[in-house]
Amino acid sequence: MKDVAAEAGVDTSLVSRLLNADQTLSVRPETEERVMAAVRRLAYRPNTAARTLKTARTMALGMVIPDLSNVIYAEIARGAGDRAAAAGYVLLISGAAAEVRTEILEDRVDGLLYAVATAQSVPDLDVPGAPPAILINRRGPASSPSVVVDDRAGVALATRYLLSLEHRRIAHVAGPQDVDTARRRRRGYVDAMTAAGLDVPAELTVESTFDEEGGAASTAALLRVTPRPTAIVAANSNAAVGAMAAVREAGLSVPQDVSVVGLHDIPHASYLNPALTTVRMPLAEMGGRAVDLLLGMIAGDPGGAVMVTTPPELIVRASCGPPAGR
Amino acid sequence: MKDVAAEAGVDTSLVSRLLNADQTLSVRPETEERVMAAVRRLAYRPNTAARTLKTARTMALGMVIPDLSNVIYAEIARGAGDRAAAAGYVLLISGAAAEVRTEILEDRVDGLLYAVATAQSVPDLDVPGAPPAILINRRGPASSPSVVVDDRAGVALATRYLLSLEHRRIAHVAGPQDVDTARRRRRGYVDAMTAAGLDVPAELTVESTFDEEGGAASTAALLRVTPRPTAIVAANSNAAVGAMAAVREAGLSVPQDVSVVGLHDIPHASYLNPALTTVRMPLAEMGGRAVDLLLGMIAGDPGGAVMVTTPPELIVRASCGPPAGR
DNA sequence: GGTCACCACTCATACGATTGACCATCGTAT
DNA sequence: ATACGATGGTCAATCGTATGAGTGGTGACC
Repeated sequence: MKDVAAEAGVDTSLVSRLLNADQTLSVRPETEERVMAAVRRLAYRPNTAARTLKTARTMALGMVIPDLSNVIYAEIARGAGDRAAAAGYVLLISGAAAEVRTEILEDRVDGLLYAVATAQSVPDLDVPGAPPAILINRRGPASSPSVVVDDRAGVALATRYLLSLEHRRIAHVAGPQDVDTARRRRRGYVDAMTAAGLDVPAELTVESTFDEEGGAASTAALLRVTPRPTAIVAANSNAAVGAMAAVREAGLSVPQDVSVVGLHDIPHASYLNPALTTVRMPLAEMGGRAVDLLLGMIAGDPGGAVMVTTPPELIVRASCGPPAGR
Repeated sequence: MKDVAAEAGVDTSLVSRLLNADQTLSVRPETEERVMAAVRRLAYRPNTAARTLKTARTMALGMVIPDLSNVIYAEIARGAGDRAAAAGYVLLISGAAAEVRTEILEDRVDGLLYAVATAQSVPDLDVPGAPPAILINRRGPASSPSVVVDDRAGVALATRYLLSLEHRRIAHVAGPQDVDTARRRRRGYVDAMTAAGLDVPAELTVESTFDEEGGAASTAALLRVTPRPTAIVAANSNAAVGAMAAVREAGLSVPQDVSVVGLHDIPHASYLNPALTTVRMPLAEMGGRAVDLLLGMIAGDPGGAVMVTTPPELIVRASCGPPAGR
């Protein structure tokens, strides 16, 4: 900036105010043009570290995604990244959860988004020296700030679809019940079942992890129940993929013997065999809302627990059909 | 730091040297202990921006992944992140390729890793003011620094496997041929075919994109060729997923009518129907080597084109079998 | 003709660390 | 008694930007 100022024959403070569009500044057009010309000629770009040091703001947000191989975070991150960019922030993603790295992230960003779905320990939000942080796709203890989608409605929609196909023995491959997201999904299943006047036998709900392996194992167990369930609503689509594999493994077929529906419309879904019927959740919007909330907190708002209520959407493909007897 | 120094009754410079383990410093054990106690009591953590401003080093590396939903980048990023952490660096991932965001990233990191697989324009490495940058999983023009795996050997391995099953009419769903990675994969296919004494009819190679949709479309075209190919080696596993879908779409089955093998062992592979036979490439190692190369360049090395030659590994599952007539 | 309000800028300090240069004290060898 | 090299620190400048507080000049107004 010193070079630019010298080149334009002005003080650095003028350059600074000009570049930051200081409202209280009045400057002659010709001077402004001279400065801008110097900026261009020298290809000047402000030094982020110096600016951050002075203003105590990094203009960056951090997003912690322990499991980068879970594709739903790609969509959440897309929504978050776009919204952040619109507000003049960069979104920096960290693939690792290790606390040490989070600490290193903390003073490079003005706020943190934790995208942690599994049952790992909830990060400590509201640490004294640390920037504001919120949970995404998950709720924490008490009133810690968070943004989620309406998982309950999503799973209820999936379940109602199976009910509309005249299934009655519908099982649920539930997620880990120490995670609030998984509990809300289970509640959606129970809601839809009881609303249809059915009771919900305990043996038709199995707790599982959120991955293919868990979905497969739980489904294998469910298939040994008699009478056998005719349909399965899985807590997420990875588990649904595992569920379909387990059905085949048992010598049965989807959807003739067992229908399967998954939550989250992953890119692979339509290429599976059979193509997986899913419920699409507003994930990108959740990412965007999370950024909104976080920016608010950076500005001093208290920050609460937000739920994105954009209605889930059923994507009908080939993995569901009427139950065998019909 | 000023507070710590005051608390311990020493100068800030002593605190700084102590925390940075300055070798030229000699200090009384009791003084050191007093300083460290103050550091702990005040929960002091150095200010990254100030340190960066002074030292002109951020101790962070950036990785640009335009397509976060492609799971192979998760493994590459894992390898890169671990290696970076071991060297005391943080790995910051950016999901967007937009040049503007890259520029914003540039002065927050000491070096950049570009993980761009598709045919989009090659980023300008070696920009004057910018930190060193390298391509990952792709080569650029001339001798721009890059790290790749031995794609040629990987596809050759896949092709040889099909040959060993006595396939002769083996088709190749190739990636976009303006991307060097896709060209090297095609060469691996040609290598294996000619080494087996077969010629490589032009109509059995179709150029495609790296995604399911492209794989499906190309495969549909291949299945109309007469005589029909009995096996397909796909340029990557997403395309292979599309290929399997297209085979079913044509009323044929995998592997009875057509065998399919994919490159990269994606997590879903073993849960597909049929489970997809793949070739596992050393992706995490590639990420690690990329960080090594980049750190070298940051230290002043010239940086060349590296190929990770760790042998690819064939993961046999259920998507390949002997050709129909056998 | 003096005061006042702009206008168009400049001055100087601070942000929080790092680091080369310097300094006081002390034991020891000559 | 003096010089000398360690030992155990301190001083002060600097990194690049932001910003509150000036400052000289000009025109308007009474």
